[in-house]
Amino acid sequence: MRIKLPTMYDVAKLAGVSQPTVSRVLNRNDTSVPISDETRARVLAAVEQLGYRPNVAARSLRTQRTQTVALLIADLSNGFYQLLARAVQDVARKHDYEVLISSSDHLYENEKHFCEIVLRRGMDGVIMVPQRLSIHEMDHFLQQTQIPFVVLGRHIDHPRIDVVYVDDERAIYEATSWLIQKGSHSSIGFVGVPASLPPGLGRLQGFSRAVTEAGLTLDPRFMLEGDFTLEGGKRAAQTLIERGDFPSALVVINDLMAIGVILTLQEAGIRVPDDVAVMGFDDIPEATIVRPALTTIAQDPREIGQKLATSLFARLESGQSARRVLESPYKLIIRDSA
Amino acid sequence: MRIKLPTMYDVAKLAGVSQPTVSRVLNRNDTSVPISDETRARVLAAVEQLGYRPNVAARSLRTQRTQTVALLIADLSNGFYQLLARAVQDVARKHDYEVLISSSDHLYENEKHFCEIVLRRGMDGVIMVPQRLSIHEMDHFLQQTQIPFVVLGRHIDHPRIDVVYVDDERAIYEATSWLIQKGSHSSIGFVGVPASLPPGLGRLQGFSRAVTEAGLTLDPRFMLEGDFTLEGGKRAAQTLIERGDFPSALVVINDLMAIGVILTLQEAGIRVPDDVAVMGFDDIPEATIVRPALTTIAQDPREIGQKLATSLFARLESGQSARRVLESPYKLIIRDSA
DNA sequence: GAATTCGATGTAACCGAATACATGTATTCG
DNA sequence: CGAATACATGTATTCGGTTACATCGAATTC
Repeated sequence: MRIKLPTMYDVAKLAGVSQPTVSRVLNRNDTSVPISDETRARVLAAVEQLGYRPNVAARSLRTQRTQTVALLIADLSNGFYQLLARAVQDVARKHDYEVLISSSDHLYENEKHFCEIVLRRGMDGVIMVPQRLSIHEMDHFLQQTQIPFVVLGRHIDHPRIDVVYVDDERAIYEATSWLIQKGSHSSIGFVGVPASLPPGLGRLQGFSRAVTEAGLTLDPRFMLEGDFTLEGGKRAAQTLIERGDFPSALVVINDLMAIGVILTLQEAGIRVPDDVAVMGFDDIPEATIVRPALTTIAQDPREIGQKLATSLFARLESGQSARRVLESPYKLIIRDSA
Repeated sequence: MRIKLPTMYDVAKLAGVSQPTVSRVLNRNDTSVPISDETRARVLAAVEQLGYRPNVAARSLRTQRTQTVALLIADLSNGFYQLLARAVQDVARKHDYEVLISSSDHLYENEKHFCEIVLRRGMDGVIMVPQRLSIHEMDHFLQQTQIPFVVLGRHIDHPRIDVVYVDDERAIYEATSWLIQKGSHSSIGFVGVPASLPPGLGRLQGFSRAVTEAGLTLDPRFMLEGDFTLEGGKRAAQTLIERGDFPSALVVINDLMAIGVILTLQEAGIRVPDDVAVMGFDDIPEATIVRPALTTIAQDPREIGQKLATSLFARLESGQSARRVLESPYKLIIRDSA
């Protein structure tokens, strides 16, 4: 099917040398094997003339490395992960690696498939945002390979896994406390996700700690659950509207849902923030597009992606061995929705 | 570095057969080579026991196929391309292919790098949204390989290139005509991109045709240029604001810039659509988030992605040979900004 | 001047699968 | 009953590189 691309053998023939000599010229970094300037020139000329390109599959087979790392994010349509992915790609590019990006869409099956791909394709390293894989399953995965493994967002305690995390619990605690104090709200609601999903539990805990410390109580009527998406936020707001009963403020677990909440509340004639204040989490680009602009907790996806990738390549290239656990900062961004 | 994964040879040894027999059991579901049920069972048991996984590099080297297609889009942070990418991935998944996604960010250098990767990694097929590559360069690329090549968005006339396109010229023409007629605007501005970038010229032509046919003239003061991004839209609006002179309507070449325009105009106290009506193109998710919601021309990225991928796999698997040129529909979505 | 070293290159083995071809046994047919 | 034919499997080769090792003339050492 494919036109046969020129191989090293073709180059060698044209340059009048043996095939390994071509290999040596092209991977010149190893000074241990000297090559005469004249040969080098002839080889390079032949490479140029034929438009030779190395065959990555062949090289990978021999060297057992693919110059590729795999990145699994939770949702490619979420601006947060896009920026993170791009940061990872930028770092990888500097190291001459490609990145295979996968989106799990929060589905177990996709995370499993991802692991499968990593093994079959011999990825050299993994960065992932695990959602449904248990620590046990990740351990099982790690037993089949020795590649570096970096993870975002959970306090995972495994000697082989490097972690970058944001302290959500504290972030939401502080933001909620600020919100309560500022607005002297009497009742605050929460739109979360099932506690089994990584950020779900920590953020819920931060929220409830702030609420109870302020002497308020968690009102079950205002504890809602969604699925991270805009639609999920809309549905959550819809149930409030149907009940006709509102808290004076809502802390939403991520921006996309927070925006959905705002849009739906407004459609029902409820004013934000006057009737209901809304706070998000992530600071995605859309947060500055909604009106009122979204008050939220900013994470820095570029910084996170960079930390993740840098950890990975530290192991990959400098043979780092000490386990790393890095915290990435957050910051309360006060806009107009709360 | 990596723990040696079990190979076919290991499986063979455990099952007491030869390596090719394992290969036959695993991928020769075609009946041409018969295998006894007993052997098959023993092999499968061994595969299971060892957790054997095929080595993709080795297979690729031998078969000259990688079960991977490459997708180059213009901008991963644009919701339109995200949806398109996902549609492509879905189709690919059904055919048991992986997708290597790359974002050119409209840069020539990234498009070149993409082509390089395609050749080195032996991708089986390519889908791309070319921005800066000339038809001549694409032809040169195609001479080095025989893989199927599908492109979005330009009327490219090359026997080896399948095309999916949206008739932007007509779309903008109709939308602009509708706008003029409805709002009885006296002056209409345009925020485009440099004409050298694919959608730039066609959309500009559609716009100017509508304007002149309506008996209006193109006012150079209101012909602006951006770079597809939110920031680009903001800058365009900013120059208008600095001049203090506004058209009564603006046709913007894509939604992201249109949203930037709206936000910046509003900040300067200009009302949309009352003072200036704004119309976009794409119908990205954010179009329903801005207020006023964006009136725009919808393209269907899922449909486009599906058409692209389907064309590709038609060639890849069914050995299709006739060149395909497919049109994908557009639709005027009337919301509140115009 | 013989021995040793070094510089430059060739030879051969290997990575893990796929596949053309060879082999040997059981089955069928004339 | 011998030859042809399935059937089931093994042997050898190949894909395109990398790398350990061998070679061999020239330079250096003693």
